[in-house]
Amino acid sequence: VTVKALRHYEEEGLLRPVRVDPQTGYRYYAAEQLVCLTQILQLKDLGFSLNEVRACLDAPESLAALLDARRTALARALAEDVGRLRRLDALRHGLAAGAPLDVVVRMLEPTRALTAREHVDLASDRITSLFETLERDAARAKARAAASPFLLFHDNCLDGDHADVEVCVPVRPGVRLDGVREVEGATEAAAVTYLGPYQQTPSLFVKLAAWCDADQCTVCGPLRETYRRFGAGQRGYSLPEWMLAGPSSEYVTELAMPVRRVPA
Amino acid sequence: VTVKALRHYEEEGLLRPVRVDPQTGYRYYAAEQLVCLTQILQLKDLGFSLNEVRACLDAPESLAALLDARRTALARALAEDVGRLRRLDALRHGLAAGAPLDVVVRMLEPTRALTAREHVDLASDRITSLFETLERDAARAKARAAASPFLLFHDNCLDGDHADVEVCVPVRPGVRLDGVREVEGATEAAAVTYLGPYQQTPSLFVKLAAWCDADQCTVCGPLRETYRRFGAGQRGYSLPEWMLAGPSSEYVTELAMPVRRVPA
DNA sequence: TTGCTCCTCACGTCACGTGAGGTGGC
DNA sequence: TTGCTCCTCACGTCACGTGAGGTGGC
Repeated sequence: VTVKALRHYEEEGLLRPVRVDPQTGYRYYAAEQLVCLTQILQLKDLGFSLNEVRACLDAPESLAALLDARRTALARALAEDVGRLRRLDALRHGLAAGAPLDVVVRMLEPTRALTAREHVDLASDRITSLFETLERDAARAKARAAASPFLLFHDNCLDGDHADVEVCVPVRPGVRLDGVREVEGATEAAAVTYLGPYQQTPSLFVKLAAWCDADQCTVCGPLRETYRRFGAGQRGYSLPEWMLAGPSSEYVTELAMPVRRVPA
Repeated sequence: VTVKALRHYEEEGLLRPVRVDPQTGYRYYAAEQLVCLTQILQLKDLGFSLNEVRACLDAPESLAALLDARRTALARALAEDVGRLRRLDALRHGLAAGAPLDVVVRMLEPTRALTAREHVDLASDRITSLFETLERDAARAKARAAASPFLLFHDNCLDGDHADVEVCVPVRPGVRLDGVREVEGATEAAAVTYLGPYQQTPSLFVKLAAWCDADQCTVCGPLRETYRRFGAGQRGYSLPEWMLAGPSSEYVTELAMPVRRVPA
């Protein structure tokens, strides 16, 4: 422990010197205080803040509860770090395989959404009209959450002219409405964000698939296409301005593919 | 992302708005900047600081090295957290078993020390004279490190009147000298610090052993008795004042027992 | 007009680290 | 006397959060 740390503990009222020379201001500590100091250092090492350390020492009867709380927090932090490490490895492997930086590994939050699943003709405007309908329904029920709408490709295939898709419009948590479900998230997903019209989706899908291949990843969920900025009819509903784009050259779209690292 | 975060990224030169209205000061961002923002957020989530994020974006060619460095750091942090969690559990179990707070779970650093191992009569002053000899030897070689001397009980038994002990005087790292060795540390050790003469050691040893029993721990190394404040002859050597105590009632001693949690 | 978002300071957070400038004991 | 440790301010760290007080667009 440094002098500065001891001074700090004194300021925080954790460890007062037994004597402070009024002449020189020198702090003197008693041998017994080593016991207290050791406790402070131990609790600090377990991840407690100095305030929490004070709580532990002041109220030993609630120590058990504080330890349990700390344990929970530590376990969660640890789990998050494990996820971080995996995402880092995924990125690193993709990089080694020559993937461009614009493929990003991130988490997908689980989202409550009003959805409609259908086998659609990709050449038609069926998807658009489904979105218009759901937006209107969500607006009527005052359930719309301020998050981007998205599309799930349940067969993870964009080669044909038809696909099994699910149109999703986020709603506020707790909303109960017919057609609302909890769309699963993913701890890791390979993602690309692109600018411009939707024609790029199929080629980017191929790029993502190649990335996963090179990276020893397996796809473990439906491809998710999130519309960050897009064009909307806004008949019977209205969206915040940050979601909207004028010409399709200004659309911003994210393709995300949930993956799992294959254990090597 | 909050506005404040965007402002912060601008100050840090990570993400400049395409246009700032000179009248109102309003910041305007282009749709393409979402790509850059996503990268920033991803790297930040992987644990990079904003400075490191800038380095990653400015010099993509060194990204691989930066990722590797991050991976190493993350893995180490993770391992430390695992240790923390185990120590926390050990403390929690000890507490549930009614152990007093003064039994503390901590790490023992591995230490380079000048040592002498011998089967001694505990009633004699053989241990004291061994310490005097080693202190003198260490001082003569100008090798003494500023750390407390300690004693290892290799048979982990204090019942009899004899014991297999190793007297240890810390030396500076890198010192090569006959009798110097690297004394192993421990990731977890149950420890008590006590005040006063050495007669208390046996009863505290029993207490520690009971603690370990209650806590489903097995002893996995020699008991270590560290002399934090003690009396010394200082003939042929001298010690810093913080190590020294006058009467034996002011001695400060720590007993530490390396333990391993038995997997439940 | 009301409510909302944006703006610019400027200070707070957390556990100390790091000088700046000065002093007492060996 | 030199070198060392202690002292007291006071500011820095890191990534923003949080008001305080004010303004422009709907």
